[in-house]
Amino acid sequence: MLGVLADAGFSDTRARRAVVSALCESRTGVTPGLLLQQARVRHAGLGQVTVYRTLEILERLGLVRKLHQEDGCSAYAPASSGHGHPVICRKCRSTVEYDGCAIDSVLRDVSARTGYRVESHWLELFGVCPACRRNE
Amino acid sequence: MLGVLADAGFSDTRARRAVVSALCESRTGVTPGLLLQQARVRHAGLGQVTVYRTLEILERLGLVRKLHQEDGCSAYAPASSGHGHPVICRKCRSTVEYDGCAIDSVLRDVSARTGYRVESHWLELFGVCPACRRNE
DNA sequence: TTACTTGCAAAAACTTTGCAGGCGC
DNA sequence: GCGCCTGCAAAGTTTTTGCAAGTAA
Repeated sequence: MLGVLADAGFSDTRARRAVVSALCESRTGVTPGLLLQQARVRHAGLGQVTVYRTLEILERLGLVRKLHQEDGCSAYAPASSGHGHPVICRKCRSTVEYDGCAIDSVLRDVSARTGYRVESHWLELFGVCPACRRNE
Repeated sequence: MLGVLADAGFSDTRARRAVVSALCESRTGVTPGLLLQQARVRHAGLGQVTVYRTLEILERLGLVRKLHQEDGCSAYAPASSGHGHPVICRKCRSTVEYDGCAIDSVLRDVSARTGYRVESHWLELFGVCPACRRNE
């Protein structure tokens, strides 16, 4: 992810490395506040503002995606590919991406029923991850 | 919508009528701030806090749904039925609901590929409404 | 060196809470 | 009349902005 940043013309700084590492190590979505805490383990002097600014860059480059959850819409998770949808465990919050978007038939149905020409969509899935299922 | 409020044990007050009317008349999603402006046409003394509190009730009763858009996640739109998905015009912002959720096959695919047991989902669609298509 | 980055502090925006008075029933 | 409801004011939270100092290239 740092490589992509460099390719896009952004400097390789200690602050950004700390944010990116913390983000990638987290198996769940992280809010800017939590990300600050976790990234400070690597770079004690890190400021909240830099976290916001780094997230903004990463989002613009498509490297992270915002998660929208019951308790807020400010969490971010790494985005594996151009088009994907987060699948979130409601027990442990672990988050993975679903890429094989087999949703075309749904889009056609929406178009047919509403008259809207559908150009994009946003899908998020909630459930229970394999590990949590084993502990049920 | 006011009837449902009464049935659920809430008083029929002037403030709530103003909020509900303004919400129903709007063909797009409305934020709490905008809703205050529009509802004050009917009830000049209305306060922002009451708008928040009314929206909270309506959401709990399933009468309104939150919209998540590029520019924020605090807009609300009337919810037609138990399970539906908003379809939003990116030009005029007009918003309708798509109810015929033909998405089961997608959910099965997600389950198969990620191992997560999918229990619920959240889908939002963006495109161009019939009226805006005619003006293109 | 030069331009991009950073972190602090302050401001702004948004949402929630406490409370005395008002209103529906 | 009782208890729910309201609006103001204040507090809390989150995010953005301005700016001087620091750092990558």
